[in-house]
Amino acid sequence: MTLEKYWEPQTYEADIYRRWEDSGAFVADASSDKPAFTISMPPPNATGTLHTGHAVMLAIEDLLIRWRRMKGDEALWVPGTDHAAIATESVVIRKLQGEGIADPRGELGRDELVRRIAEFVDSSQGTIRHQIRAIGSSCDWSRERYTLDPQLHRCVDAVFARMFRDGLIYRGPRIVNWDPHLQTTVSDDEIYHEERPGRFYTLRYGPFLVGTSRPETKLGDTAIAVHPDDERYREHLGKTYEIPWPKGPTIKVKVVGDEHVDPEFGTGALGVTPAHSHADFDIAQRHDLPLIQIIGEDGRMTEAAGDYYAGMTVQECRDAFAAELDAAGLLESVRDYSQPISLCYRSKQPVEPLPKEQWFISVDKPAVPWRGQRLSLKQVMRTVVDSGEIRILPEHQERTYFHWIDNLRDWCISRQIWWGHRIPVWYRGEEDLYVGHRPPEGDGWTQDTDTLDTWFSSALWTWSTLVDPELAADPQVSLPELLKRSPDFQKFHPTAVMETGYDILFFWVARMILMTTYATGEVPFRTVYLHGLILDAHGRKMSKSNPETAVDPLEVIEEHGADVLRLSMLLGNAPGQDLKLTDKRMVGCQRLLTKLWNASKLIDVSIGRILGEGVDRAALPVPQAPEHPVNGWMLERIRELVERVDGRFDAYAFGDAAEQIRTSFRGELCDFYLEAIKVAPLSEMEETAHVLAYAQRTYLKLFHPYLPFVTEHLWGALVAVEGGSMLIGETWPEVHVGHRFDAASEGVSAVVRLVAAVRGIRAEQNLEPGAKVALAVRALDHAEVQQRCETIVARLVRAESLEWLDAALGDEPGAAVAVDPAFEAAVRLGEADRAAERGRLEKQLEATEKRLVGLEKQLANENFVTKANPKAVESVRRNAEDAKATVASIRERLAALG
RNA sequence: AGACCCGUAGCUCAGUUGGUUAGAGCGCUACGUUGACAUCGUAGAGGUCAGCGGUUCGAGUCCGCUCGGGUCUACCA
Repeated sequence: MTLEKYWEPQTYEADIYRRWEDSGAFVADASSDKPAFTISMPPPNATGTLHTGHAVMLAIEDLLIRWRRMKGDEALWVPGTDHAAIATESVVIRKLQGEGIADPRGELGRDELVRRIAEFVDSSQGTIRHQIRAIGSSCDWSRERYTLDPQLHRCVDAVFARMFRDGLIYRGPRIVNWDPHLQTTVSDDEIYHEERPGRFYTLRYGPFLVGTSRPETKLGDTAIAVHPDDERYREHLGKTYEIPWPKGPTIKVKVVGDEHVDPEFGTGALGVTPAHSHADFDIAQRHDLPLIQIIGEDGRMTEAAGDYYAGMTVQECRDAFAAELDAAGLLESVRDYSQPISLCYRSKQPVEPLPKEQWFISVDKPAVPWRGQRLSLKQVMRTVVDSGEIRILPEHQERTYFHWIDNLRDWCISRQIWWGHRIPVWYRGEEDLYVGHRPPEGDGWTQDTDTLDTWFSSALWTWSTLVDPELAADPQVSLPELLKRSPDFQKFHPTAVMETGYDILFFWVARMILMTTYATGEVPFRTVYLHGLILDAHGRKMSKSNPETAVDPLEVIEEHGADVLRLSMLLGNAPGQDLKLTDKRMVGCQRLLTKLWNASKLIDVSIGRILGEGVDRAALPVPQAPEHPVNGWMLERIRELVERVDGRFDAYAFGDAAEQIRTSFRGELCDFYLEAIKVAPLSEMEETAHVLAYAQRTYLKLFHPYLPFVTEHLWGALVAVEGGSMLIGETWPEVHVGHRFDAASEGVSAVVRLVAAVRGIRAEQNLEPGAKVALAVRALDHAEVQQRCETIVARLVRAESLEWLDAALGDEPGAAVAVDPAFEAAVRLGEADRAAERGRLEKQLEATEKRLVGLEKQLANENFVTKANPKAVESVRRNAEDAKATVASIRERLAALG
């Protein structure tokens, strides 16, 4: 196979991917004896398209999987997609509205709407699958899963039922985050906070002054809370007051003492609105206070707020009530205030805390058997990370994780939407309730209308994807039995690494730990690797709202190929480190790829020149004891590189590993070795061909996890021409312990330094670069090696002659000298060169002096000095000084030349 | 309000448990390039490691404070 002049990703990538897939390299074998290495792909939205976040995730996971596969593990990467409940349902509803169905829920009904959404998912799921392939993901498509697959549904219901029986799932009235816009509850993690300009009102509230940013909620107060030790209010504690609000209800409030009240804030007295504040609800629970709902699910005031205010929006009511308080002389003061408000991350609309009957998972109930103890879900989550059973990278995220657990409240899992896993609970009348996977026998049962939070099913992802689909379809098989009899689960769980963005540590990673430890008694994964965000050139998170700097991974693949995209996201990648993805960065990676291409070509030609055409490169032996020191040096460099790369991989330092490979490839292989072998005797030695072939194979393997396509192509074209084996199935380079040639290597390292030193002299002395120099070297150490490299040195420094000296250098006028522990080197400036050098220096002297005169003239101009920007003046002054110094040093050099 | 991260060359970032002269890529300057290079190579300039204080024989690295940038969490009404 001949190699094209350039790598054309568009021509080859799709074909290479197909050959990988056809070869069966992606498919893992559950019956294998090899150690398992599993990654569950965080499932992208089934209806979505690939963005940079996915791209970096796929690049890292594919890197890990390819590396472990080559290392000899039974590597399984399970791909899949997520039904993304709220997102998908709202997309389809908007779409239907665009098609003229004003109220899709009302007009189509539940069954039909769900059918339409499923249809939409079916039709768009292919897009993301195709895009996952385009980036080169070597995942096991035979095991692809979807969060609504029947066997996953089975697992969801089974876990729900068991948690219900264990009392970990309960139904009850709680303050939920209600999104009046989407008409559903959202979890604590689906809201974000924003500071918005608001007002802080201080009200006359019976005998108290009470501060609030939401006066309208005071219509539903049932208590006043103060700190129990607050002397100012001691006499009121325990008393009940009636407060008649203007044009509103008369409320009864009890004065309670509560530790959570900050006496320093506002007036130290807090009006308690249990129905519309999480904090106040908690206070109400502690003091057994009643609850009055004055804000409805439509975001408007209810009858309980009084006839006058009922029907107003919250904002209208706030203004109206404040006006009435003012008129009644009850408004003590109003000031501007930056108010933190909660917004739904889907709809971007404010959420309203409301009391509602919901399903919850208790995180504090000690009902989970774990390693011989009974722990709460919270405790298990803490224990597994504390004990090191699960390791989080970067490490500092562990602290964030613990902090989150400490503040975790019961998880509201019911959603008032239709797309998703429906709550597996049936009701009959007031009394009867049934929980299970299938509808109960008998008539009159109706199923709960809510669905489960998407994260509930996602939380089971690492193991529900590994249960056997056929077994799961058999209702006689219990969940423990199902796990026990599923070969994939037995072989591949717990998974090795969970790789995802740190932004979903809580949404998802923590919930997987919570659910999986409970349901399977195992941790879901050993290591959590959290990658950073991909930022644009300005350091902003990439999003569709900044299209001018956002990078579309598909466009990059189209233009540069998947390899360049992957490498630019992996070079410099460290756990949790955000990464700026710019064009410059990608151009740099493109160049490295081109270099790899060209070096591979040169290696191939060079082997051919030594051994003749038609030699099987894959069959060439790895040299054990090379005769020439430069060959030994190269083998030792490779040995050290493989060792370093393994170390970096083990530490999840992928960016660092790439840097090591790149530096060695360019600096050691390309810039020195490939130049050195152009001259005899190296260029004619058979062992050189063997070293070249070994280097070729090794660098291609090392680069493979980063640049899978181009390395696979080069492998097929240049290495495995005969056998046809693919690089993806090759074994990872070994550290050849025998490749230590200390004396030879140190000698060659001295030669490398010698070359650099002489080049330095040439540059320093401003020698005519085309000119050949006369070089004299006295070797102080490794003399034999240095002398054997004579032709290489001569070529690399452009020496016309190289004289080896035995004694110290004489006092040679006009010679420039470099000193090193291993050598002394002198560049003799021949008579002709000295003349040319003098002419050149005189020319330079003239130009510099002319420039200096101009600068000094400018500085002598008083107008310039006093009126111009001081920075400009300073810069001219500095330039003048520089020029003066340059003139002086040129004169010195001319004197030295004699 | 709390927590966490970051501050190192013009730009993007490395810098492993404290240890000689703080590195890379890009950019810049100069020069070269007939025998792999839509180029590539060689050399060079450029840093008070944000600031202050402390621990130490020794601090970019450990500790404290300050300043600046960012992120997350939160029940300050």
